[in-house]
Amino acid sequence: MEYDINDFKNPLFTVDSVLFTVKDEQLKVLMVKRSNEPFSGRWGLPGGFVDVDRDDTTDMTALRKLKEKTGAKPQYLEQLQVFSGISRDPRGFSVTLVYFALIAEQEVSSRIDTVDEAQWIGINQIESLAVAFDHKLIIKQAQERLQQKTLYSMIPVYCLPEYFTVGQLKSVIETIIGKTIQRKSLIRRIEAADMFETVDEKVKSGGRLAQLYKVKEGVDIVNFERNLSGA
Amino acid sequence: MEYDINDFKNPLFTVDSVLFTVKDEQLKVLMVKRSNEPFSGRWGLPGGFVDVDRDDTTDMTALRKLKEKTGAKPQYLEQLQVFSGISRDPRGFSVTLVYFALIAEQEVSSRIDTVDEAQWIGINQIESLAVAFDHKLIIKQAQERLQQKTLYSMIPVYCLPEYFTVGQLKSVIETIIGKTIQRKSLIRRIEAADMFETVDEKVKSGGRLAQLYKVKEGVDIVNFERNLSGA
DNA sequence: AGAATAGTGTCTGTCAGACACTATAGA
DNA sequence: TCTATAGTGTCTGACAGACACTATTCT
Repeated sequence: MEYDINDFKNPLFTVDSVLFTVKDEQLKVLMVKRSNEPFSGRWGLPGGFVDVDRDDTTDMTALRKLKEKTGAKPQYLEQLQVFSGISRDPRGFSVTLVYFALIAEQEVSSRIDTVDEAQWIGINQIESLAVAFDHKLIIKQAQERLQQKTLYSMIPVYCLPEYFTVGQLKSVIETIIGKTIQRKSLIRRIEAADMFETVDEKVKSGGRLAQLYKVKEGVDIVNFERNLSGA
Repeated sequence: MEYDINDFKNPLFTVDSVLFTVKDEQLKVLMVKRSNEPFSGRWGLPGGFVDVDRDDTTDMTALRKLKEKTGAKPQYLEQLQVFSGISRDPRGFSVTLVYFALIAEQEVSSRIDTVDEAQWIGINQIESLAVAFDHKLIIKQAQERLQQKTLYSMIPVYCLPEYFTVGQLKSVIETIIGKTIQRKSLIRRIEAADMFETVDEKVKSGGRLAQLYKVKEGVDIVNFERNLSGA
């Protein structure tokens, strides 16, 4: 801010997103097959340049790019981190602002299935995939953040459709953190959070009907003061 | 990443830092008097453009700019968030990556006292100061993050010199979060964290000599699974 | 009836809050 | 001795973990 704008080469600035969902008991990330250089043919995170004529903020850039690939708006979006460096992009010093987003698989599945440019990739398959830039590292960081937040907030509801059961939420949480949790602990938190309301009923595979919940109108995500299952 | 680099106007990209310290029982932020447009004459956060010939990453940009103003390297540095928008800078769409940093007041006081371009400003005086850009909002966000992290980590030690007492740490924590904590709780955490080692002794105003502690070599900041004093 | 899932009751363990009590230094 | 700060002992309370037990629904 202290110098004339033209004194420096402005670094390459892009916005990328790590969009997660849970599908078939697996944590998945939306990846896009690159058709341009650099790294043409490899898989990368959905993203691109800010279009200053259309985007008011970088949030809008992230949402616009995700909409192009999935046709939907993620239920949750927050900044993960900036990744920068002289050597992460062959074109020169580059800066990428990475967002971390969640969506219910149902919101996008039809679209994804018909486009083979964009795919849900299981988090465990990323390791052995041909991935562009430092996106492997970025995905790992995003996964860690998701796991941490899952321990002290109700964030995983944003991987579920509008109406959901305790059983579904429990399953999504367990998939994300990779361990089982106590149903009882989850119910206690659902009540304490005061961010859900009950609706009707719904049948699950064999067994008693499960109560349906939905997120209350206009509530914010609640953070608890204690983590789940440090054990 | 999908288009030619020249298809878009690259937004203005800058790196700023919110450097905190605790001095005289008050949380303070390093502010710089701007001598260039825009907002010449107002106070702003220390920062500037990336110099791609000297900075390998944006972390180095932040450190370089802080060194220019304080002569020292902060003990703690992490990314806070990116702030972007079409209207936050009169020159056009701008993106600022903001870092959040901590330093012991003793490390820089001599330098700051002699430069009147850079000053420690008490967090409560910010509100009534003529501040550039959206830096007031940014500082508020940084303060909230610092307060949150103080509840579940030992981050405030980075506002203290190499050797410190439990009493000093307690005082810094209380200044940051704006409430008192139990000395006993703090001692329990110091022991549980296993990131400090004891040294000699040292006298404090009236009273028994206090044990001196220092951060162990090469340890990382510990995160606890419970917050302090939600009450 | 038996299997499967939903939901409750309740005991235990961990750790922060509270606070009284002891220890030690200076005036 | 009086005061101020350092440090300990220990009880309480909040909340997660564990797990048995009850409630439904389907086959």
